[in-house]
Amino acid sequence: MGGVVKMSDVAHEAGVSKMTVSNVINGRPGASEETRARVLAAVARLGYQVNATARRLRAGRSGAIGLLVPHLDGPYYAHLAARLDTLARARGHHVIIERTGASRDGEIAAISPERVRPYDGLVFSPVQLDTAEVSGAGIEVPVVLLGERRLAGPFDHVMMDNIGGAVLATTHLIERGSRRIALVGGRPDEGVDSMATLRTRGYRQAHAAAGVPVNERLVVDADSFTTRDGYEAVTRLHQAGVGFDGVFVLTDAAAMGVLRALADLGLRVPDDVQVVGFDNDDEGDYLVPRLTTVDPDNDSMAERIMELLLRRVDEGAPRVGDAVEVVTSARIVVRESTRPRT
Amino acid sequence: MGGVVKMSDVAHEAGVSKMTVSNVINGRPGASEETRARVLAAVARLGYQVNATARRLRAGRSGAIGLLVPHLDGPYYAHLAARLDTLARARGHHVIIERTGASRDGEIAAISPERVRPYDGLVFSPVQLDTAEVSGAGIEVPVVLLGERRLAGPFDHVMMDNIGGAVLATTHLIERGSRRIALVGGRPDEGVDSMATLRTRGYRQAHAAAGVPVNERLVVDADSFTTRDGYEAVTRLHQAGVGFDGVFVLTDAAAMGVLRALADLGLRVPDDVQVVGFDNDDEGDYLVPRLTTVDPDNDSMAERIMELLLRRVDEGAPRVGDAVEVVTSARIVVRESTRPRT
DNA sequence: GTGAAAGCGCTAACAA
DNA sequence: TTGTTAGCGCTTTCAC
Repeated sequence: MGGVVKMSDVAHEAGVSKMTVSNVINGRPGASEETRARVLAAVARLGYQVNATARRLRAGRSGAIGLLVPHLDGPYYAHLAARLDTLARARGHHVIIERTGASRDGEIAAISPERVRPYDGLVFSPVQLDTAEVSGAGIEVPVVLLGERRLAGPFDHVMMDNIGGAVLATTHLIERGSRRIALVGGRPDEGVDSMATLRTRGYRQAHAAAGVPVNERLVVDADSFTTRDGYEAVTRLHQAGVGFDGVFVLTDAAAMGVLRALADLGLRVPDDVQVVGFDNDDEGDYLVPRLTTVDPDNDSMAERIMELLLRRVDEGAPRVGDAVEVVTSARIVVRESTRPRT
Repeated sequence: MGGVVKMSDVAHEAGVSKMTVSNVINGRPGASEETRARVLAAVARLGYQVNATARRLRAGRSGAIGLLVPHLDGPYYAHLAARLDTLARARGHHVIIERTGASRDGEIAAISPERVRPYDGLVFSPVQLDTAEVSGAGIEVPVVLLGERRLAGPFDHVMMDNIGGAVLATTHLIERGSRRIALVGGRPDEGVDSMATLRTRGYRQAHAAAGVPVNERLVVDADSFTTRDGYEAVTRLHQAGVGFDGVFVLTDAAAMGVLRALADLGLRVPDDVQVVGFDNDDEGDYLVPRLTTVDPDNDSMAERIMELLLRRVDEGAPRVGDAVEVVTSARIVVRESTRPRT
């Protein structure tokens, strides 16, 4: 094994120049069918593989796509990351995951020029920053923003239908008989769109459409939407003596905590309280009871994201005023945590 | 923004040569305190950052560590990946995740020379291949094998205490009164050590030590230890009319399915059946009931893995006959799926 | 203590 | 259709 095979070895073996080998390997035109065959044969015989690092140095690109997510604990982002990486690899790139910790400082640091420089492109799922702040960061690579509807900006934007999904969930609860529906993870609408404020808006829209009033005491925050946060939110609500007969939880992870809290409080699901989550994590189908939830169709989101991003990366990223907004559509998955239609 | 700042720009700004800049930046000796300060000032002023790709080309290394895992669906490997990546970055590398799909072919493909070549080192969690097969693959980079005890081989090996953990779990069930303990995910011991056969061995050892006979009909396979597999295994056991008053499930993911199946069958946990899992996934603390499980101490495993691997990578990987074996120790986390001590 | 030369493996641009 | 030259940004070697 006398060292790694390089392009010049192949060139020598095939009796041509490096350049011709390069052309053949990259499928560029301008090589006779016969030369082409000789080169390919030499490549096979020697087991040659291009040195990606050298190619990158030459191209001035790193081949890395940065994925900036709040965390990786739950299945949501882990699954997204796996999916995006598969798609990226199919096109010669790879995904590097960066965790922002869901904090403002973490996000600001993650999009700083030093941190971003190594990447050819960025997929960013902001939870604290808005579009204006992101565009003010001076990012010089193509960016696809993820997961929320914000004011139009210079970035491509792929989002799930947060409002529509929340309307679906809330309407479902109302139709199945709930009238005092707690919103775990709800946020006041301060003009800034976020996952939480959008889903909160859907919750309100559904109430309005059904003519059911919203009791503001039922709208409770859940910090970072972890299982623990869900658990604590419901426990607090109960301790405060606020009665409810339904819960719309902003994420499935938090819904798992809600279910657990309800069990601890001796409340039966769905008999006493109906519960609907959001995300359609695989786990939901194995909870006791199985969780009714909103499926935001993450797989097609991942495809749209990579498609948009790599298009700009491959085209040398002329960031012009043609930012695209894509909204994927949500549907409800009905399981055991809500009652049969009455 | 006239292009990216490079080392020669810094050299020019500081009035020295590229070489001196390189030396200062890499903390190499042989630069006067004054020159050093001038260079650092220029670096700061210009916001210079080394071009990792060029450095890698020069060094003949990619900076990438391959992490070969069966899948990323559950929290186990996702968490491990996040942890390993954090540790790798702290030392100038990064982790690329490759999924083998837990199949023989998937693993063989993942360790083929073409696939491995881009990596400076490999962390491999094999589920089908044994050490002999891995060493026969002709891998030319340092490798740390993960998670199972196999015959001694040329690779560093970090493993959790599968047997000890299984003994802990099974003994716990016996002590709390179970006598017919189903083993979900159990595998016959065919001489090849794997996560499943080792934990199965611990299950048998604990029975022997307590003088409780094992009923072979209670040892059932669970395919790939997913939630679904756990669900189906228990359902099959029940349909076959095999009675049991305890279940040791080989993974928490599968245990979640077991709990769900038990609920569907009308069996109460822990009153009718006690359940113990393995892995200590975060989810376990929110299931209904909360899952008693074995904690294999994954965080210290991750640290040992990266430490061993990067030591060899940094030293130019002279694969000599000094392979290290590290076993981390397990402990049991007692929650609600088992009864209080009688 | 500092710098000039050479080259890592690849490909754009230009010649032949 | 094929080859030559030059250079991506960095660091090893060796000379000063």
